[in-house]
Amino acid sequence: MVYRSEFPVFAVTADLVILTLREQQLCVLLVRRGVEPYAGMLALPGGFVHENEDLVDAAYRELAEETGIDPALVTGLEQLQTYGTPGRDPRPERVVSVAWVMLGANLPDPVAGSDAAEALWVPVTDLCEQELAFDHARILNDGLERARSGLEHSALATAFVGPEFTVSELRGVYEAVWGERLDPANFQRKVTGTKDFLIPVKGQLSLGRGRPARVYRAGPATVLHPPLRRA
Amino acid sequence: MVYRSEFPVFAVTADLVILTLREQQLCVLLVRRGVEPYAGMLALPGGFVHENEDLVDAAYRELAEETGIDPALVTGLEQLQTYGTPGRDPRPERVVSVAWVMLGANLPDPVAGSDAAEALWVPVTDLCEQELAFDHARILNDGLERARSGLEHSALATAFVGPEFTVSELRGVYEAVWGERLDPANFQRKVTGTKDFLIPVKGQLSLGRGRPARVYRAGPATVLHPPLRRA
DNA sequence: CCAAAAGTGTTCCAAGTACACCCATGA
DNA sequence: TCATGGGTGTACTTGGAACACTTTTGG
Repeated sequence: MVYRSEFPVFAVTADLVILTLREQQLCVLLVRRGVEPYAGMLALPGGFVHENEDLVDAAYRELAEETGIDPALVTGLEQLQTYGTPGRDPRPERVVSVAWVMLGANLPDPVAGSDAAEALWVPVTDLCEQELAFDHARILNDGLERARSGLEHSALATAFVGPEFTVSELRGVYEAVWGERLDPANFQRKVTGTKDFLIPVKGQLSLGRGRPARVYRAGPATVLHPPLRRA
Repeated sequence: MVYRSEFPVFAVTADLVILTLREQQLCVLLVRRGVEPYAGMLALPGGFVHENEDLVDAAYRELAEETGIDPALVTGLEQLQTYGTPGRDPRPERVVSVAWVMLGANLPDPVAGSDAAEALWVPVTDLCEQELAFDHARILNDGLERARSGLEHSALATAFVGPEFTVSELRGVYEAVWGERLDPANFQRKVTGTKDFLIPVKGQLSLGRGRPARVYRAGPATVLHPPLRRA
């Protein structure tokens, strides 16, 4: 350890739990590490916070650098937790990681950059714990729980779909994130009855196998009264 | 800035929002700073995390060092948020603070130690924003909101009272933290009806001005089903 | 006796659940 | 026409809010 004055020296990283839906499946954005430690293993995207850079700005920057995803597509990063147990990073430096969570709609395929050999969407159900580098399995779990809870209390789910969507698309989000089936009839009434949650788009209909659905866009509501509940 | 290898250097602190009830009032533990910067101003207790020390351990240590309060009395520290905007600490070093919240019952008067000129309980209603050093007013606000929300969903409130307590003492906790009056009748039914929340203590009664109340101790429940709601 | 706090009963209403049933389209 | 998913109606149940009322103490 090198001391500048009287206090111990730390490195600080921003680590990201970016979630999206791909073919009805909840997926997390991972990178395959191109450098030691844990070279070749999957990890959450992230990296060192720069001098004079705010923590949240570092998160957006790392997202762009490691995965090529435009930060403008993923507004609304939320701080999750900070992980700093000694030894969680095998490097000699003491590393403290500030983790962030985010949900995105129709995010593009990532392209690897900087320290990442590869960047990809991985369905969360396909992940065994030991596949991830560092303590990232734990961070991912915390992020998933935060996302599940966020759907209950806030209008977050609309971030998972496009700008215009049907009620069943929205229900698909809840079912994928919560991992359970919801009653279509009750879900319909619940979301359409919550003030400022959904705004009907004039006259539009969409096509599918059955009766066409109405199309909505997200309303100004941010918190849901009353909350949508999981079982 | 001094670099050890390729990454910027940070100092990491643990800052504490410790809440308790003193004469029906919600109070926060503050210290009067004895050293620059902000010497003479009130601040949340806290200090630098040591080398090879876990973040949570640093929080407990700082509590003991700065206020003389035995960490054994304040189990259950919960991580709040991490604050790291450049310039939030006027010192040349970049300082990132991991904040923690906790509720305690019947905590003793603090005694100042290390960097603190004074340590004291301050009713949160007596605080104007600009009285606190750094961005501690914001951290305190976030901590208060976390505590208020915690009372809704978890059995946290029992941490604010002694090992044995009456239903109206518990109601006093909710009223002080939420800053609103609750219906004694409905509160009674709610808490006594929540499984594993309260355990009656055999035959005991307490004395006051009216009819004596039954005495309970905290049960094993940690989450409340259904939650107790604020207005 | 009266005041005050503890505790119960009861009524009303908001909201979740389950499920029957109708609607509008494609094949 | 039937299958499929969209959407409404409705009956049941759970739990919160309001408040009347009874109980048990101190003064």
